[in-house]
This record gives sequence, structure tokens and C-alpha cells, in this order.
Amino acid sequence: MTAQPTESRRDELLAIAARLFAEKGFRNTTVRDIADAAGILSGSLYHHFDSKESMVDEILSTFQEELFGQYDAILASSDLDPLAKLEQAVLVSFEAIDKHRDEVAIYQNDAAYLLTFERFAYLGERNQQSRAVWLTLLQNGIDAGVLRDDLDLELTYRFIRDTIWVAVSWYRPGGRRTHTEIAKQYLSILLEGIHHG
Amino acid sequence: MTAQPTESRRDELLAIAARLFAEKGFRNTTVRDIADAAGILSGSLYHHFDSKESMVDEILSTFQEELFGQYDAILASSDLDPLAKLEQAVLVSFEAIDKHRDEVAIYQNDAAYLLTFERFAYLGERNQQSRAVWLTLLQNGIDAGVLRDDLDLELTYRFIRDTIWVAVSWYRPGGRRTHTEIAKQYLSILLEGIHHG
DNA sequence: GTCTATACCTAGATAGAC
DNA sequence: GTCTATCTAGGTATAGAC
Repeated sequence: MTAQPTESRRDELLAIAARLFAEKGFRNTTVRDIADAAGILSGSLYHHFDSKESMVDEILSTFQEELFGQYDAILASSDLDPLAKLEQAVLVSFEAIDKHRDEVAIYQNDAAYLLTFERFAYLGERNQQSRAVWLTLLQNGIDAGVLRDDLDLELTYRFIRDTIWVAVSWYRPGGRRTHTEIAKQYLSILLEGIHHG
Repeated sequence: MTAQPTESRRDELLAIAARLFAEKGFRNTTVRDIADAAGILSGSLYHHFDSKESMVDEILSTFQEELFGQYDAILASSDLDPLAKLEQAVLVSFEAIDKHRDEVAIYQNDAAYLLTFERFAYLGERNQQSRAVWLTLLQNGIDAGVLRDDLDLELTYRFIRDTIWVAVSWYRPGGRRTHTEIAKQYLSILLEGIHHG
């Protein structure tokens, strides 16, 4: 169980690749870009990974496993009421934007393209899973009488999903507001609206 | 003032290019893709346009001129109160998603990349202009006492901007809801929130 | 684990015939 | 206005030496 130098070099390269994929997009990042940033030559990358696709695959699947584990824990939790669960899901999502910005950005920008390959079909399944999570949270809130029941559920889900994840395009850690403060403002608008009174 | 065949062929090719740029992204669309879709060979495209960049340039600048003309008209209008102006701006934006889906999608997906070229600097200016429009609408609403004054204006602006334009990723004309119905649901959530009571 | 060298492919763009 | 033919640059990936 000691540190494995091989593993850490892999992770280092993956982190470099993730940063570049997030900044420039997957297609627009060349293996030479990644190698340059790592201080090696492009051919050397293929000692660690068998393709550029393998890199983004590992980056995204690792991240999603963690994120959906958190959603599952919230859904399964017995000491949160429906409203608290919804709030917690929003908070966890903004935390993901803070802690895993590159991964979220890659997913936002490149998932549609990657989905055209069979090997990334799991991204589509995760999409469905995410939809199920939010629809469940919303429906439970409606059933408990704490959320409006006159809204289109599907539209409301998209509204929430979009406003959360799109924040990765402008959120910068260390900025004027922490991710928690942003999440709370978002929740305030989402729950109470911007209308006065 | 008769029909100009040269002009209409140009427009036809631009529409084909816009559709492909919107579907696959600007970088991921090759000039051969465009030529194939138009039923000609790639070299022939250069009789009409001097580069792929010129095509997307013409597509985006034409669209933005129209959209910002509408925003300016709303801001200048004297028979709308602050709340009505805000609502009108949201409606006009969703109408743009309906009427100019390709252009909006291209802007959403590729503006960040295009902005790295000097020739597309005007996209950055349009960004600033858009921000000014929404901040003005919000501030006028707050001053008139119809909007909450306890929210971060900048965050609220981003919230509105993001929820509107990201809809282009899932909205399809002829779907279950018209763009006007979607705009009204969005306004309902934005103004009143999803909380019950 | 990295380098040298290179194969192979696809991209944007051009020149001149028709 | 379109075609044929082609140039050049830059991309992913590989093979084998060090």
C-alpha cells in the first residue's frame, strides 16, 4: 500500500490533459499540447494511454462516479425533508463545479460530441440518471406540498439543471463569492423568484 | 429590385453552413461537409466565400444586428413599465431561439473559440452590450420597487442569461410547447420561484 | 519513461479548365 | 458557378532505440 510512482505520473498527466480539455475543448486540444504542457514529447504519452479518447474517458467516468454517489446518498438520506434534499443537491452540484471544474467543463462542452462514440454511451445513461434524480426531488417536494404544483415538471428540471451547470463557464474559485454563497443565491431565486413581495 | 440569383445562392449556402455549424460545431464542420450538403465540391465554395471563418462571421453578425435592434426598441419604448420590459426581453429572446436556432446555437457553442481571433472581437462587444441591457432592465425594476433589492445583480443577470440561451440545446420547434409558452413558464419561475405559497 | 523518426490521414485553401 | 487536381499544414498514432 505504498505510493505508486507509476500511478501518480498517470494522474499528473490526466490532470494536465483535463485542464487543457476544459480550456480549449477536447477536439481543439492536441496530444502535442498535452505533451508540451507535461514537458515531454507527444509520442511519450502513448506509453501511459492508448489514445486521447482513453484520457477523457478516465477523466469523466471517475468524476461522475463520485458525483452520482453524492446524489444517491442525498436521495437515500432519512433525516432530510424534501426541501432540504433539493437544497442539498444544489449545494453538492455547486461544490462539484468548485472542486472539479475541469471535469464539469469538459462534460458541458464535449459530452454531445463524445456521445457519438459507442465507448461513451455511459454518458447518456448518466444523463438519464441525473434527470431521474432531479425529477424525484421535485416530485417529492410537490407531494409534500412545499413546491408549486402548477409548473411543467420537465421544464423546471431543465431550468434547474441548466442554471447550475452553466455556471462553470463563469465561476472562478477565489472570486468575489464562494461556491456556497452562489448556490444559496441561486436557491433563493429558484425558490422565491426575483419578484418583490 | 428583382430577385438576385447570386445573392440567393449565397444565402442558401450560408443557411446550409449554419445548420451544420449548429449541429456539429464550427471546428468540427469541414468545408467538405458544407459542400457535400450543398451538392457541390469543396473547392467551389471558395467562389462564394474566401474562408470558413467568413461564413460564420456573416451568419453571426447578421443575426446579432437583428437581436440587439429588438432589445434597443424595448429599452427605448415609452409605453412599457419596467416589469413589462423585462418580460418582453425574455419573450424576444425565446423567439430568437425559435426563429434563429442555428445562429443561437453557434453563438453558444463557438463564441468562446471565435473570440480568440481579432476579426471576432465584436462578439465580445455584443457580450458587454447584452450585459448592459439586462442590468438596466433589472436595475429599473428594483428602482421601481417591483423587483427584490436583496439579490446580487450580477448573479441574477447571469442566472437569467444562462437559463434563456441554454434552452437552445433542447428546444425544438414543433415540440410539445411553443417558444412563447416556454418563455412564460420561465418567467413564472424567475419571478415567483418554485416554492409554494 | 522518454526520445527519434515517421506513417498515415484529414483539414483548409488555391489554380486553372470547363 | 462548378469541377479537377493538388499543395501544405497539422493531427493521431506507431516502432524501436536509449
